[in-house]
Amino acid sequence: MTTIYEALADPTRRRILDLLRDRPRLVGDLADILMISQPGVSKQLRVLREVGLVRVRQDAQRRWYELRPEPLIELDQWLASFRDLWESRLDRLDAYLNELQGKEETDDHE
Amino acid sequence: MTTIYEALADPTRRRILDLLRDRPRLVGDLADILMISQPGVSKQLRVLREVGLVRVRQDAQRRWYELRPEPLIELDQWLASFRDLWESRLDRLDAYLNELQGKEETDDHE
DNA sequence: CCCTTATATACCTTGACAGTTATATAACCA
DNA sequence: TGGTTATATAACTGTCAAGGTATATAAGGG
Repeated sequence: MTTIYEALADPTRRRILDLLRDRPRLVGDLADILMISQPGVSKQLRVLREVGLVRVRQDAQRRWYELRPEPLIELDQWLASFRDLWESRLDRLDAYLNELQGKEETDDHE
Repeated sequence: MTTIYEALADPTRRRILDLLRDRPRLVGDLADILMISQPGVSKQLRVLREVGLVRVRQDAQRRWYELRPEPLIELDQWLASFRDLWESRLDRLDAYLNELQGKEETDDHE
């Protein structure tokens, strides 16, 4: 079973979602844009379909894939349980940004 | 390089974040709760540290791991670019929930 | 100074998965 | 109906990562 979190982990799938945010697309068009094979795209679309993030509308031989944002609500709710924390730190945002700048040396934070 | 999306893809890491949301924890305590080996936990904490989602406070031999929610802001911003879409469909939320209920047969949505 | 506690690192095994090529499916078209 | 278009599926390959065990590191405690 695939969760929405795993679905969003892959950068190609995120790019697909970004593309579908504007308008529905055909499989072949996505393959052209993403520069990967058509079966490669079909496979990622399958994952996105399984978690409900896209739906297909058939049109002759063509399949228009379109976004279904509803499953993102679950992610949004999970995020909400942390939102208080970072919002309560908004006054320290400057410190955070300064820290980011001074952290080119190492991967670790703090 | 690891992104925050990949960091959140693993259920163990999400459980760790959920646990750290309440209060800082020791590595060993996390291992007990998660029922995986101590090195297993250390490894996941390393990933979380690399993306900046946790930080460590040393206390003698102990390491208190605590949450750093700031990197979640990036995810929140990405989500925001879709939020309009699902909010504009809130009037169709009933239909969505009904659909969810009637969809135990298949993984595909629509 | 050992011994214990707490954690990190090295190394290994196993499973999953992204992308590929080849092929099946299916619908349109001339 | 035979070819072409559009997509899906199968099978394969290489990579990566999660978790395990064994071991190193490091700090206290007696």
